[in-house]
Amino acid sequence: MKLSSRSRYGFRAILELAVEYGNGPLQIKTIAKREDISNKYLEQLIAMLKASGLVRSIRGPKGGYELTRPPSDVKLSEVFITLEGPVVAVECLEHPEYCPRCTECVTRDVWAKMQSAIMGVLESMTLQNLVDKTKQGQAENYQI
Amino acid sequence: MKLSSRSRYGFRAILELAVEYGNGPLQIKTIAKREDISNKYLEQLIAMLKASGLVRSIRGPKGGYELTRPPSDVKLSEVFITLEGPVVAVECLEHPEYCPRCTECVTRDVWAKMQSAIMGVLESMTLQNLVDKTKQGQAENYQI
DNA sequence: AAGGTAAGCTACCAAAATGATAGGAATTTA
DNA sequence: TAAATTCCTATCATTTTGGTAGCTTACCTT
Repeated sequence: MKLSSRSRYGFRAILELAVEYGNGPLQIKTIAKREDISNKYLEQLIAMLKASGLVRSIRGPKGGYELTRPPSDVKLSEVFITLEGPVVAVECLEHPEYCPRCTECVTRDVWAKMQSAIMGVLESMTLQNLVDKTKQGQAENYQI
Repeated sequence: MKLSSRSRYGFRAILELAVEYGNGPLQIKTIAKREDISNKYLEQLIAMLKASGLVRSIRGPKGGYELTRPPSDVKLSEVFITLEGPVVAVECLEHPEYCPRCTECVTRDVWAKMQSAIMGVLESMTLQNLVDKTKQGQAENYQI
């Protein structure tokens, strides 16, 4: 079970937007350059973030993207689900009618536990937490 | 992030072996029929379990497969990793040298937390736990 | 009004992973 | 020796992933 680069890139991109929140829109090419991601690929990832409403766009010159809500208001679970889809999707978790077998239902409990463990982590953190850590890390670098 | 049918089928298969532990080998076709999985596909999944040492085979007539260790001795994490590969594999978790960017390192913490949350669940349960639940469920059905 | 700048949309594509299917070889029991 | 069973390898269709390309639309500046 590995993380797709969609999530890895997407998280880095939205974190750039979070760090820059309040300073006006950030352009794709800026993010792409900072994070070393293909311009056009990033465009598609950000389109996902926009479609889910996490991000808003401004077209034309001086345009770009910005968060629609303050970073402290965006849980990582929202970002994750936008990019990666439902966490540990097992059909029988949502549609138990697909689960006639007894043994299967036992494994189902395992997947349910896994799911809530993951969601626990992602629900407990916001973009602001990541911004803080980022700035803290940079400050430490200054001291050295 | 969805679970592959490899894991779903594989877990159900090894759980059959766990339930039957001590009663002699169980054949592929038996498991396949019970769990309604393609014979040939299941063969490959069990091959993975065998390759990892969780399961042993007996060839020829009256042959089949059995757990190499008692179910109480098999953590679900072992089964999962065998079938699904390393949990939440992000290269930079094992090889931090791939992680030059500062923002990336912050997201890295998120993946690390996710990983240990998942492992926490899978390390805390054994096949025996699932066997117990299965039998418990069956007993309840008898009462009705 | 015009030109340039950026987002938006859609199609396309290559490579890898997934979920199988198939057939024959090797081994063991009876 | 014959039958049963695992073992091994190849093949294959479909989906996902990761990415490229090109044209369209909106908007700001001059």
